[in-house]
Amino acid sequence: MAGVRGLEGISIGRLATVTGMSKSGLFGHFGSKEALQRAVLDDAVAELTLRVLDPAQQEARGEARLRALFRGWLEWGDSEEHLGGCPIVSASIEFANRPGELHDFLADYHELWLDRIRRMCQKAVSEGNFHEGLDTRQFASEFHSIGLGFNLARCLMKDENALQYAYTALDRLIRSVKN
Amino acid sequence: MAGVRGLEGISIGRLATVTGMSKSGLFGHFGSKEALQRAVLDDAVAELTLRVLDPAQQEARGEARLRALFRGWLEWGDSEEHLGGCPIVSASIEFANRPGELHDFLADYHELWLDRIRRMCQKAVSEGNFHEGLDTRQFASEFHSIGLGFNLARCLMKDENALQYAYTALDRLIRSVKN
DNA sequence: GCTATTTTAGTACGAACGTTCGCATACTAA
DNA sequence: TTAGTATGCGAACGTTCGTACTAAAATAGC
Repeated sequence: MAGVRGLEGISIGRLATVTGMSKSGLFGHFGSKEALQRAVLDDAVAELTLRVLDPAQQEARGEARLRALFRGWLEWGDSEEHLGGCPIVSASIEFANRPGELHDFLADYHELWLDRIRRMCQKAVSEGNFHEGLDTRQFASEFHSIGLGFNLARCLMKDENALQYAYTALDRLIRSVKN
Repeated sequence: MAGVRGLEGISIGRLATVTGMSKSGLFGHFGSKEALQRAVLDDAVAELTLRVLDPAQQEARGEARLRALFRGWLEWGDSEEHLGGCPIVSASIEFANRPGELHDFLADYHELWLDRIRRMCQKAVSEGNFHEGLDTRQFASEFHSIGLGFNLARCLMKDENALQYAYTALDRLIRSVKN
């Protein structure tokens, strides 16, 4: 529901119908719509961790782990259960300019995400994959941007080549920071 | 209004209050909410053309024009009247997975936009700025992705360095395709 | 088997939603 | 002067929204 209409597009009434519950019965579990939206986000984050982050951590640190994270994220956002691409990205744009708990949560998570990439990149430097003195924040920003581009191209335009563009872009990025 | 709450977050009632009109009086000008949303989009596109595209066309074709387009788009989306960053990007994600006139319009416009970048890039090739045999679609995809990254970083996290990251990324992209 | 707690349903609320209708006013063209 | 066309208003429509309150049913622990 959130994937198609956004977090704000979730309707408690329709959600109750779909789940076969009463509106109040379902509502009682959350107490407010914002709490429900937050629960949806929490679930998305948990799934992202389980399906993307944890598997990537299994890979050898450095470049390999970065590539695994990249591939995992792209495939996760492109999977069939996610009609709207990465749900966290969608929500981030939806709440980018609205004050409140959800905005703060998303902003914090984004910072965390970028920092995770940055630290992986830093490891790639210390492993000798990437050259010394590399601006890791810059790398993280570009790394993430490629994913955002894929996300939009895939969802909005159903671009078949989007995945290819993304991988090529990553290759170019990595090649430019290699030793 | 659309910048903060999204196109779907536009409320005819509140819009009427803000403009000092009656709800029905304002509604009469559009006939439906979808038509109003479409009018907002048309206005955004017209403004983008006037403030970003046309000025860029004044620059010498090739690399200079691409840089001007890039700078223009970033500054336009980052300007004070756009609380939500580039309104077309926000709307694109909002309607990425919903069928309807708005989705089709946005998908078409995005294709048009990418194609415009691609053709500018092609000119940069024929001008001798960029090397022969360059994959111009790939270039357009990466060019656009950098802008998307900036858009999110700036809106969601108020990242002061986002502009710097974007320009650095563009420099690196252009350097990698130069003759 | 009884009690305490959680979970669900029923009902209702006030507000806001997009939309319709009829009527008034103002400008335009003949 | 008149007919026609925009334009705007006020009131109301039916619907859906999130939320509150109360009571019944299910569950868990003893």
